[in-house]
Amino acid sequence: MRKAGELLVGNEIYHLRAGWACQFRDLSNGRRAIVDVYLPGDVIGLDTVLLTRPLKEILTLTEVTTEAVAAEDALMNLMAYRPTALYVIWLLGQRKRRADRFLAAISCLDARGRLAMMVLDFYTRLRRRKLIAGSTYNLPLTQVQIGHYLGLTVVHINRVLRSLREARIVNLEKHCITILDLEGLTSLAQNEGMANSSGARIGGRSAPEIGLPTGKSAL
Amino acid sequence: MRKAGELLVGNEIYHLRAGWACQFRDLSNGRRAIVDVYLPGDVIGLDTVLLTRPLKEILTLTEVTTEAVAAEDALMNLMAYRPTALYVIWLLGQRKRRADRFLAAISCLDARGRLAMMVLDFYTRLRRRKLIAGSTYNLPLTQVQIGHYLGLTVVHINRVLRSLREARIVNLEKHCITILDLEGLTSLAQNEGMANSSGARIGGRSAPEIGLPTGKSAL
DNA sequence: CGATTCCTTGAAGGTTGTCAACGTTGGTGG
DNA sequence: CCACCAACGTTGACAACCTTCAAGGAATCG
Repeated sequence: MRKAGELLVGNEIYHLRAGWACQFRDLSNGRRAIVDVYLPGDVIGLDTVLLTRPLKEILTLTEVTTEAVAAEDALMNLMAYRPTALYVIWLLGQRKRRADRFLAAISCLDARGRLAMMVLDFYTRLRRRKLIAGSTYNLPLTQVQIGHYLGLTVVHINRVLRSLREARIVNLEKHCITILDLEGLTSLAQNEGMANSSGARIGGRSAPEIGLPTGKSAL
Repeated sequence: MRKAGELLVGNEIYHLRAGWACQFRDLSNGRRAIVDVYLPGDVIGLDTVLLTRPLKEILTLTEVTTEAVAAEDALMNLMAYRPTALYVIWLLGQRKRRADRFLAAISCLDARGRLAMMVLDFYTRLRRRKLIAGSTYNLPLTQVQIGHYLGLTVVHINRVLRSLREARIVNLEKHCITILDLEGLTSLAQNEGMANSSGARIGGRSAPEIGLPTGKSAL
């Protein structure tokens, strides 16, 4: 249980039970890039699990409850339970594919497209986990943080948000975002290949044996 | 052994013995993004290893010799040999960290910075594998492909290359690139955290038991 | 040697960044 | 309770960066 705006550190894997967090990288010129946003149910720290370097550069975006899995234990269990190892491999592959998709969007889309992509991505992820029902959800990122995430400045984020509001596509106020025109949003995001993370080859349960998330949580 | 410009397909993991390849994503608006460039010694197809969907969207950039590892076999071996599973997890984590670093650069740097980053990245990777000695290496990407990789247009790539040549920083001609001012290049690339992929927690050999690369190849 | 792809350059315009200023909100302490 | 402060949001003017469009030259391949 951490407050918003805290740094998560430690040599562990975290299962994010509630709240949002993000992973960032700071460049030596002072700029920051948010490279990942973690939603409730996500697993944090997988990509550094085999490094001695402790987890860092993880920032909570809201109040957060995490369940820490000591990396040592996780490793022990990885050694002991093959399905878990496969599950971790699958998760990491999924993470990499998500990163590729995001990079392609950043590379190819203008500001409106990137914003549309982001809004849709959070929307589908939250919906898949049944954390929202309607077309409105809580978006805790500040506009500065959205800028860091999409590689744009606050000022421009603000302008594009206004233009999307005026076009009756999305409306964001008080960290609460409403999708007014899902079709328009989708066409802005050029949203191909969004549904490509399914098709697991390992049949049956993908439930892990260690403290990693269970059931729907890491879909 | 494939020619340049071919698509690699199949349900396998490939070990790239010689030559360059890349992974791309096409958006529905017709734009293409190259999301990864594979150098000799790299492993291709890891992130889709647990999907039924066959490998695709891998393009050879040069003539290439690959050693295919049937994914089924690879999986069998993953089940049997724990160190291999750990090695795959480490590789995937490394891949993800590389992707994050690249994304941060694309998000934060202008055209000169991105180009500098790319040139340096290939340089250090090739050097680490002792595939080059001096400050010159063969860069098989066309300028169009560099544009797809860095999220810029050919025209602009061309102009920035010229400006870097005029500034005596790098020189590219006939797919052969020479670093004239390593220090200047590094400062352009804002190259923090480049050396963060070391520090493996699993001691001893990281050599795999299956057809995956051995020794220095996947450093 | 024709044809295709790649490279190169100019001019013009659009998207995004920078700078600056002000309004709003929420929290903290007098 | 109010005053203050800090962080966040909003807007305008202008400049920089990058794209688009267009065209011609160079390289490469059958």
